[in-house]
This record gives sequence, structure tokens and C-alpha cells, in this order.
Amino acid sequence: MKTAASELDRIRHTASHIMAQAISELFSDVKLAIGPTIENGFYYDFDLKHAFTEDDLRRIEARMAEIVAAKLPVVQSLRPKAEALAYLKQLNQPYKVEIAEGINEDQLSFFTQGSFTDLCGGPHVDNTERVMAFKLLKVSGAYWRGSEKNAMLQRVYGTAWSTHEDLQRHLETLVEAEKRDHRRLGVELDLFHISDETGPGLVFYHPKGAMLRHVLETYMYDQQLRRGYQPVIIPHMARQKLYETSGHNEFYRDKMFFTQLDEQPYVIKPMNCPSHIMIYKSRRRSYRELPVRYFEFGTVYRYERSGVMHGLLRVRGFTQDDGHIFCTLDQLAGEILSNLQAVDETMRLFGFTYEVYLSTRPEKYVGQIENWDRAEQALAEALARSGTPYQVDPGEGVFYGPKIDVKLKDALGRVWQGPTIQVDFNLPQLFELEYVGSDSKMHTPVMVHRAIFGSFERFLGALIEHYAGAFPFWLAPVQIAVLPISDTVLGYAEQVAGLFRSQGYRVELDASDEKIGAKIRQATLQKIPYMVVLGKREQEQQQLSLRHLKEGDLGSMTLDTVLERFAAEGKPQGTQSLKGGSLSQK
RNA sequence: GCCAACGUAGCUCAGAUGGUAGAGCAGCUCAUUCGUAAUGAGCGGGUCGCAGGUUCGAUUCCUGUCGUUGGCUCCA
Repeated sequence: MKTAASELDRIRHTASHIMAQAISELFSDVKLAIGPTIENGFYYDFDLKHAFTEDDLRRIEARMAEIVAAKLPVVQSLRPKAEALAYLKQLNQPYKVEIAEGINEDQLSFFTQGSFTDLCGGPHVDNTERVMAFKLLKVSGAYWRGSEKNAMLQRVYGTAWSTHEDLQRHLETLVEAEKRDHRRLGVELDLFHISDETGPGLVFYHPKGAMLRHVLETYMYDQQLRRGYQPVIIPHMARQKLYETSGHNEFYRDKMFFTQLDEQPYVIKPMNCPSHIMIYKSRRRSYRELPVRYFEFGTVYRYERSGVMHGLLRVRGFTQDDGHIFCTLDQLAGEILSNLQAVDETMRLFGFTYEVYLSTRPEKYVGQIENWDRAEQALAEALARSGTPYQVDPGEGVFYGPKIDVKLKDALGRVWQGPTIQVDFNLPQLFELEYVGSDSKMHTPVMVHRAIFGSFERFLGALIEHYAGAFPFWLAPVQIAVLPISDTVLGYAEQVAGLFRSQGYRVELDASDEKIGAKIRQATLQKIPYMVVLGKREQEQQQLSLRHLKEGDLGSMTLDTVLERFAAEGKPQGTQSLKGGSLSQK
């Protein structure tokens, strides 16, 4: 049952035992829960009254260092289950007893180092001396067995490496990640803000953030049109009855915002699908017009518990690049497949690597199991046909259907669900959707819900971290900074800036009376891709001095040369729409 | 929602065993007109998250509350 663990995993696992030993020695009455290896480190969950402080972590580290220095051998032993249970009860370790009871083996495995013994399957390094490079990072709460109904334990996180150099490098990576944090860059680049004054989880896009979003919207709008989608627009609220029919009122109620109009109950839309369905339903449909594909950048509001909001990545109001397909069963696999391609095209454009998950039927669901099985099968088939590697996420589907999720990583490696493709046999039934088949009889269409970015908020947050705020030319909110060396060339600078603007580029002219070095620094900190430096020389020769954010000074050249260069970088790779010009500001 | 920490000027942070606060950057004004990552001088700016309590007096202590951060749980 054990998989081959890497040397590093063994070190980390032993580190967690050393920490448990140190804490057991320093604090009385500690109850041990679990202490596994995780990416880059380990944690261990403890139950004790005293709340760990920063100072405690340093003390624990010091004690751990002593255990390492003692060079204790780490020895495995097996005990018959009954004996093991008695032993753990005698140690007064209720969580360990519970774990042991759940293990279906005759013999239970223990590991001992010095005076410390822990129920554990291993594997470990053979001596505590091997755990030399470690650091305890943080303490947080965690429910026993991950359930809110259980006791809240204290989880201590640590990182451990083979060498001190590796540890050092990892700690530096963490510092670097902090600099890419989209919440920090959001302020530094003046992209957006979220304020408790106006409500947590509600985003205000500043001009540059709105421009970024505009470019993303333009790209996606074009992509959707290219893929045969039709735009639709729906109201932001609807009678509650709509959501009673859809099942949201029952299954999604704790996320919904309610209001009243004319003493009638209304709902602020938490999802766009019921309204898109109303458009489908607005008249009779023929099989000849299927698949019907609607899309909309639909803003939804969902209640998120106070502790879960996170910058742009988890908010209460967000806009999905939402689409709904109404099709026949025969068309289903093709529609899923083409959306997998859309996701791939989009992720490639931005250089995202991504992970794909197939999320299956959850505990709370609507509809018949046969439909669920068919839907899950259709998704798996499309994945197989596209050759996309994926993992199964059991029970993670939405209440109305299973889905394919694509997860993106933020600067710290935390994963966030972005693109999603969901099959739905249930809403068409609940809303009694129909189309006239070639047999002149009524049939029920299948629905696909899908979003390629997921939401603009989350995708933008991930993008900011991905590029560390230095967006590619076609995407950057300000593409060109025009920097006159002195007021004497201000006229020429205005002329050049105006020319770029008329070509559809997003330009900022720095007319301040700072020295050129300061202007360059300013534009650099704002991560503007190109700077155009203009002085007397350039004016006289009717040239531009071009500077690239990363490559530095590129020297003097003619306007045409510069325009050619901009044109080549001015549109996203791999798409024919979206000229630089179509993105222009007013 | 739960556990823990935190909340001082627009930003980053300092500070007083309780006697109503400072720095750098940013901003504004003036001087400077400058060649590839910071020109100089001056000025303005905070009811120290909010509400109670203790106290002669609280931003500092206590309680509550709102929010943030890191996790847990939950999800685009």
C-alpha cells in the first residue's frame, strides 16, 4: 500500500514526527492527530488548550534542533491491533485510537525515535540527524478529519529540505511570491480596490484594471463569436419563482441574495443559466437550429462566508464569461470537445499550465442517476477523445450535473478553479425545455454550462500573478509611455503620442518636469512594456528612441520601424481578430 | 462560519510601562529644463478600524464589533 516515497518526503515526514516529539515534550496534555507530508513541507495537527504563538514556534524549533543533534535512530515496529489499541489508550491519545480503529490490518505500524513513538505507516529516514534544514512557518486552525462538526485543532506548518541551501532558496521563493501577489500589485499598478467601506468581496475596477478587463472581454467576445456563440443579455434580478423552478432556491439558497419588488420575492442572480433558459424557451425550437449557443459576460452575486474572501480570487460579486448550449444527445460530445479546445487555446495564449479534473455526482443532487451517469460518461469520453490528462474529483460536481474543471495556480501555488464545462440533463427537465425533432415529435435538449476564463475577477487575479504585473504588449493597460526629456520637446512628444493613439495604442505621456531617469523609473515601476524617449536629437532627425521594459534601451529608430514592431506584438498570438486598433481607448 | 494573528497619514512602517503621534515614499507649491531606474527646497496630511468599559485621562488596558491576513470548511 505504500508508494515509493522520495528521500525528501521521508525527511519531511520524519520532520513532522520530530516536531510532534518536541511539542509533546514542551507542552503537557497534547493530543496528536495527523502529521502528513505536503508539497514543500509537512504539518501536524494538535489538540491542546494553549494556543501556539510565534515565540512557541521558535522554542519548538530549538527543541527540534536538539532532537536532530541527538541523532536518534528512527525504528519501525509492528504490534497486533488489539495491543496497539491498548497502548494508544494508555498513552491517552484519542485521535490515534480513532485512526487505529479505522485501519483494517492485523498488525499496526509504529515508528519510534528516542522516547517518542507514533502510530505511522512511514516511511521515514533512518535517523533524526537527516532532518537538518527545516523551519516552522505558521500555525492555523484545522478541523479534525476536515469536518466542521468536529473539534478545531491547531495545525503547525513547516518546511524541510535536504540541505540548508535548498531551504534558503525556498524561503526566498516565498518572499518573491509575495511580490507577485495580485492584491499588492493591484494597489501598486492602480488596477482595482476592494474596501470594507463599500462591502467586502466587491471589486472596484480603476481605469487601468477596467482597461485590462476590457481587453480580456474583447478577446473573449471575439473568440465566442468565432466559435458560433450568440450574445444575450439578461436582467440582474428575477422573481424568486425562477429559482424555485431551477432548484437553486432549495439547493443554493445559502449563497443567494434576496430582495423584494412590489412585495413579491425577488432574487439577485447567483447564476445566469435560468435566465438563458428563458430566452431558449421564449419560442418553439426546431432540431434544425440546435445547437443553440448563448454567451454573456454575466455578473452574479453569491454569498461567500466571511473567512473565505481572497482579493480577486474569491469575491461576492463577479462576472463569468458564461455560456449555455442547448443541444441534442448526439451533439453533446462534440460541444464538450470544442470547449476543451477553447480552454486549451485560451490557456496557451496566456501561457498557463493547467490541471483538469472530472467532478462527479455530489451527495446533494437533482435528477435521475441514469442521467448523471450518462453525463459523466459524456464528459469522460470527450476528455479521452481530446487526449487531455485528467483526474477524477469524486462528489465535486454541481447539484445539477457533473463537470470538467480546470484549475489555475496563484503565486504561492494555491489552485483556483477557473474554466469549467458542465453537462446538465436536469434543468431542461425542470424547465420542460423542448425542441421539435425531425420526427415532428417533442424532445428534451441537453444543456452544457461552460465558462472559459471562469470569471474575469479570478482570471485577472491569476493573470496578474502569472505575469507579475508585467503584461504582454497586447494586454497591458498602458502599452506605451512617451517620455519627453524636457519641455522644449513637449510639442513633438504630444505629436508622437497622438499618432500612437490614433493607431489605437494605449499611450501615456509623462509631461512632468522630472529628469528623464525619474520618468523611466516611474514607467518601469508601472511595468509599461515600451517607453519612447524623445529629446532634441529625435525631434531634429524625426526619430524615436525606444526602450523596452525588460530589454532596456533599443536605440533610435524611425516611426515606421516602431509601428511595425508594435503591430507585430499588438495582438494576441494564435487569433486573427483583435487588431491593436480594436482595443483603442476613446 | 471556525482557529490564530493583525488593523497608526494614499502606500510601507516606527512609536509611547496609559498623558491625544513620527519617518520614508506618494501628494501640493516653488526653483530646476535635465539623455535611459529617484534634482533640490518648502508645505499640507492622521478623532491611531468602529462602539462600549476601566481610568482624572485610552490610540495604548478590557469587552464587543467590523475588516484584513494565514489556514480549515466551502466554491468561478
